[in-house]
Amino acid sequence: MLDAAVKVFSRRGFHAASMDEIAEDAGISKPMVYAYLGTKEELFVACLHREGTRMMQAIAGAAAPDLPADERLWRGLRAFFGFVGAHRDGWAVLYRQARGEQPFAGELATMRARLVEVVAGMLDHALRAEGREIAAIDLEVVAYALVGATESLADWLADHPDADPEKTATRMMNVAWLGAAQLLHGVTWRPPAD
Amino acid sequence: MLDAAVKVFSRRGFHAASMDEIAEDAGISKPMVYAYLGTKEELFVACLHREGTRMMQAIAGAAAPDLPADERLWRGLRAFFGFVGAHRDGWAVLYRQARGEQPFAGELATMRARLVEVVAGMLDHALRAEGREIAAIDLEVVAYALVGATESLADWLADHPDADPEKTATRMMNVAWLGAAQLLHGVTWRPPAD
Amino acid sequence: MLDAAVKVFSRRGFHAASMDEIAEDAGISKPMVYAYLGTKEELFVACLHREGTRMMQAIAGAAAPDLPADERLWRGLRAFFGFVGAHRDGWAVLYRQARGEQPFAGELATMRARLVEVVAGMLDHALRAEGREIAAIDLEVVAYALVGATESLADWLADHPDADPEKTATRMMNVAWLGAAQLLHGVTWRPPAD
Amino acid sequence: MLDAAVKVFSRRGFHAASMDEIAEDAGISKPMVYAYLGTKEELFVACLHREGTRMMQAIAGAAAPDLPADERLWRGLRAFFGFVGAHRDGWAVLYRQARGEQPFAGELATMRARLVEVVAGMLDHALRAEGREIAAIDLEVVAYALVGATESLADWLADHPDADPEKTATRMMNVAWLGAAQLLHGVTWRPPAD
DNA sequence: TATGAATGAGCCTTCATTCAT
DNA sequence: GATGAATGAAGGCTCATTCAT
Repeated sequence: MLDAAVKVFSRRGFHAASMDEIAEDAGISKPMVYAYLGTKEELFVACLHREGTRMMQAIAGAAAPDLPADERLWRGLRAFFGFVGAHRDGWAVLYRQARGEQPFAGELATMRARLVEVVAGMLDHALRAEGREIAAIDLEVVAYALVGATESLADWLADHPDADPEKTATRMMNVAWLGAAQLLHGVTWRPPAD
Repeated sequence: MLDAAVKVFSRRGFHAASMDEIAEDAGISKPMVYAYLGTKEELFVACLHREGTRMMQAIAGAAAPDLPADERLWRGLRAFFGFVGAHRDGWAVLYRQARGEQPFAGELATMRARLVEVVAGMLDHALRAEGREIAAIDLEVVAYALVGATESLADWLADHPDADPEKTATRMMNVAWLGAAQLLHGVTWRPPAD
Repeated sequence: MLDAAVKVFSRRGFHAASMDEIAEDAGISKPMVYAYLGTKEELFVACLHREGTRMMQAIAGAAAPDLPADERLWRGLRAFFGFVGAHRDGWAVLYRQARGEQPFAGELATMRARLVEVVAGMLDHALRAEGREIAAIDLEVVAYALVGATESLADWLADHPDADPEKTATRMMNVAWLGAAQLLHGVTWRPPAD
Repeated sequence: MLDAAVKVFSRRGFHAASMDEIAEDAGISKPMVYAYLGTKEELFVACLHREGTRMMQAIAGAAAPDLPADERLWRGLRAFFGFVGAHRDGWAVLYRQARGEQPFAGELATMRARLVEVVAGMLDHALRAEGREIAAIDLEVVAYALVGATESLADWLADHPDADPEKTATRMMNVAWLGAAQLLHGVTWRPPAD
């Protein structure tokens, strides 16, 4: 039943989507939508939740925690872009909506935070394996940047129906891993003395 | 006068913002808003345009084309995060809005395309200086990822009022440049044979 | 439910009538008006249509085609003025509105054209019975004039609540039939040689 | 200066005409329009007044009171249709507007009443010359019908840019005079006994 | 005097949301 | 339990009308 909601939200955007259309598309009457899923906002959150959970599961299922870091990252990225590629007009557009509407900023921030945490955890794990360590905040920000870059490529993928998810994952891996690998080996960049 | 519009659009989002509130916030009456800036959509586009132009100028003014690539990138990033830091609830949120609302996707895509082009140009320039070359589409995607990571950190900066723009720029530079530098020297990552 | 709309349109005129007033007058809420009858323009057209149809039916029902021409004309006129007398603030004022507002000129022209056609047909029929014939355009214009005179008396009737519809019909018959009868017998008027 | 107002009212209709457009078309600023001619309604009345007066003068100038009745009627009609033909989009449309908008019904009724009075006077004069007489109210209604027929043909003329005013006047004269002449000679029509 | 600039008021229209059946 | 019917509330936009210059 959420399927109808996801479809309509994707096609129209949050505000332009009307409860009428969602109900009709779901084949039930509007009061039922309210009875089962509450307010329009709650409905959207529910959609977001389900899609987010599915995505996280896809990633988690692919990137087993006992693999080496680069392998985990690669599998995770591949799963992620695969998921987005398969739900182009589903998740990606829904996600884009959520970024803009304040009521959902929190929900989205939570989802992203989970991703960031995972990525940061990977980096941290790899660092410690090399006997190195960097400040938690730096770790978080770098992870945040990587997640941001990934989302950005997901947008790009959603906008290019003919693009290949796997190849996109490879490109992202190039950007992410080469930089991360440097960081892992202690190479850092410092601002010039001005 | 656009200031009021930017403020309200930032606080409420495009749809939730009412022309009434914008007018009141600007200290003028609604018909004046229409007289000066036209439709709500046109008003939003005007905001987007002004903020975008200002940002591009800030970046272009800082990153002179005759500097070495890393220097340009660093200065550009510093200017960018400085700008976002100074217009937290202005630009960043405006930008977030524009990503979500279909009517403005085009306007925004144009702005981002300019940024991507600049970054891609920088990378290409540096590559050629090393006698190397990569496919245009790869260049574009990598640039796209870097821009995405940067936007993502900008979001993070906008959400953390106490964070330091310059430090954020440094972090971004670490991620971007270390990875880019590797690419520039011919190091690439390849997916395992599965 | 159209009744309320007809009443308000009559009292205020098309533009001055507000959907609020129509809804209140109908004892329902505004969204219902939109749900049932659509746009203000569509609502007006619906009023026009219903009143027009009723009137045409009243006339057609009274003036059977197999009667002699003068009998048909008389019965038609009597039915017409009877109808207008019974719907004074309904049809007559509605009709006056429609004449003025461009969007409805077409709708009205169609109705009037049907009337003109009927009248012209009657005249033509009577002429042929006398073995005579006149140019189609002359027939049309004469019919047009008769219809105009009739509408004009309808206005007069609508403005004089105490006047008797039947008597008004008799007067119109005097003007119309005496002139028409002359024409039917070949008497025509020619402009002086100047 | 009224010219601009007449032009705009004709082209757009009363409500659709904006004071802005009128002012601009007149080449002066809006406050001047208000200073010279007051409210939009007053302005429209002024237009109506001027056009009406001009028309009455055209008719009065042509139909000298000392002519025989048929001659007067003919000349009056010719002058009238000539005037309408020369001011097609001016007077006719203005007139049509006035019929629909209640605030002007009074003004228009006055103008029409003057015409009716003139026509009724002519008929009465001719009747008395024949030593006959009919009730004032009957006279008025017949005159009203003739005026109505005439207005109706004026509308027709305004809608047919290629039609010839003089010919239209002749047609009207046929309808009006043949019927009127009968009345003048005591021929009347009576409703059948049912 | 003439005007640019400003506004109060209101209208059409649309939805998210809920009773009464 | 399910729905058709109904609505409160609000929003974008326009325009006749008037100050302050």
